[in-house]
Amino acid sequence: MGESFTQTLAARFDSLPAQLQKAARWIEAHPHDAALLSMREQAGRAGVQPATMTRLAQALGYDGYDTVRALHADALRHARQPGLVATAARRNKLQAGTREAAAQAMVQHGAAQIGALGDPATLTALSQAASLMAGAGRIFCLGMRSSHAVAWHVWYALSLISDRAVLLDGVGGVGFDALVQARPSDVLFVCGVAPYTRAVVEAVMQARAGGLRVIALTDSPLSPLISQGEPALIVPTDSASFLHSMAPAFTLAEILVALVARGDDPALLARLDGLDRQLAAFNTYHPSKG
Amino acid sequence: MGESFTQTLAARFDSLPAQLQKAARWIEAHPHDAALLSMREQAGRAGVQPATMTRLAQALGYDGYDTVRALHADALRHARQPGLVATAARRNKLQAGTREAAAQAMVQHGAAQIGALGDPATLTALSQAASLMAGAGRIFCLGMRSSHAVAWHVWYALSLISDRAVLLDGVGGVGFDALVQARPSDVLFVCGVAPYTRAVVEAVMQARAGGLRVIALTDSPLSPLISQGEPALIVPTDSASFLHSMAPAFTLAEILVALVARGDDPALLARLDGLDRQLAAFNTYHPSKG
DNA sequence: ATAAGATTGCAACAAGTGTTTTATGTTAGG
DNA sequence: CCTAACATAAAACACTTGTTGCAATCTTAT
Repeated sequence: MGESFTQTLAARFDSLPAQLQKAARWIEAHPHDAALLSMREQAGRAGVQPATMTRLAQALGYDGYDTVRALHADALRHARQPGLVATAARRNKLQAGTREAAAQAMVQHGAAQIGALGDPATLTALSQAASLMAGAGRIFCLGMRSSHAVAWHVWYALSLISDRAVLLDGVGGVGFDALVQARPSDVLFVCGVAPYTRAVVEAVMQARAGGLRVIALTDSPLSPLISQGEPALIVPTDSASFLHSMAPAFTLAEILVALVARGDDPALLARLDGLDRQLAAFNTYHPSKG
Repeated sequence: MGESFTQTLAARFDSLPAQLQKAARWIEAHPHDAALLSMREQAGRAGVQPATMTRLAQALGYDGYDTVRALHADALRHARQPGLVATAARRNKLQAGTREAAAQAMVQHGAAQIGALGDPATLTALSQAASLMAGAGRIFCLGMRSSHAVAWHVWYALSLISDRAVLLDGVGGVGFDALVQARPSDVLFVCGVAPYTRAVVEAVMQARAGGLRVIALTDSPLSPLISQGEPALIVPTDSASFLHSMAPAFTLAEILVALVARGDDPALLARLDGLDRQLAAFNTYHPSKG
């Protein structure tokens, strides 16, 4: 992208005839509409003949008006995460194509993804999920393949603060048999992204049939893991790499557990303290402890 | 706004035929494109007949596809420049102390933590670690307790793109015996944060003694897991909750793997493709695949 | 196994698109 | 005042768009 539309326009604006200037002014004032509306519609709103838009595009050196619109569409697409990311990119400029540059791009993308989790819908779902977990009997944790790390981590964190967490991994070929003993007061935390593992989807259906509440952490509002009326945590999984990213899911899961823990009683800290002692007694930790 | 497109869709999604679901999934995954591209173009990208898009719109009760696109266009217009974090906090003013507010604070904190990973030192370490991994024979992955999810995920992702990954979990009480068979061309990826698990520290020492290169992902430059002259990935673990956060570590680990994969040969995509086929053959995935 | 129904792919359609051509008006210099 | 030279408007053009009707195909229940 050698030059932005605005720059190109500014360079030649003064030498344009009156009608073209009128059209150009409107485009500058309504860049969103320039991307989203048809040329004729734009011409109408700008108070200009349709042909004028085409002529403007050509006068600026573009093939036609479609090019102009594509420019504005790209801007709409990419002008996403302004703060954080844009400034970081400006700060340390790396040669494109190097591994450092790629790494930096991924870091920025990741930060933007996490930041986007702050939208109201996600926060509400988090809150609901947390209260559901807090009031639950047992909490079953399920996730396979790329989602396994997330499910495992949730189980582990929960097991630090309570004894109600049950991990549903398939170790030993036992499948998810523990689910059959679940009671309606229990909840199932399930994490899964497309392509959805069949066994997980079936386990969710089984849990639902058994009357369990289900908290789904997944990648789309249309995920088969989501149960109507239950909290659904939706995270992005897109990545610069071809491996989709589970980092947003992991982060959200961690926040969820933190929320659950927050609501818990003061006996919790004592419990964690006791755990530390116990582990120290078993010589689990290396002495150079922070 | 009576109902958002997503809500309308979610309500009837299950009762839609396969092709309409496929189209709907694509739209949900690419809301920007849904606003900016022509229907035929969208159909092509979604792998669906043009008519299907129209039918979907009508099945959801809209007049036609233009209505659907207008909905997404509006969303694109209004969800404009949120300064991501700062303005998001301003926009939805939450009462301090509520669960939503706490969640939002954690999200913002998390985004900042991830963004901070873009500093030059970390990027350099990432690059070194990636080239080390790329040139390695086998890659042992080690991490226990809260670091286990990270180690597991790295192992899993690596095992998707090569057959050189070995997970060192202690399942079955076998300890880390696999390490004794390691050769100097192998590398050890280890993740661990304070308080450092004794067994992990000892395994690192053993690996170092055996001539292995060691990539450490840890929480401090003073961590006992770091070997002199080896790449060290330092991540923050502080959290609003008392449970320390592993999300930055997880994110960085994922980027590391992506970098390793990036450098790999073109045979990689073929390999992943083959994997997909294999899993499909074994009926691993739920049919509603993206 | 078969029929009724739903779903899908294909091709044709009218409407709308961006562009180009043609006609009309406007302005400046001889 | 005329007439080039230019700017604007209008109309015609080729093309793409979103939609719909119909036949082929796949489900599903009898």
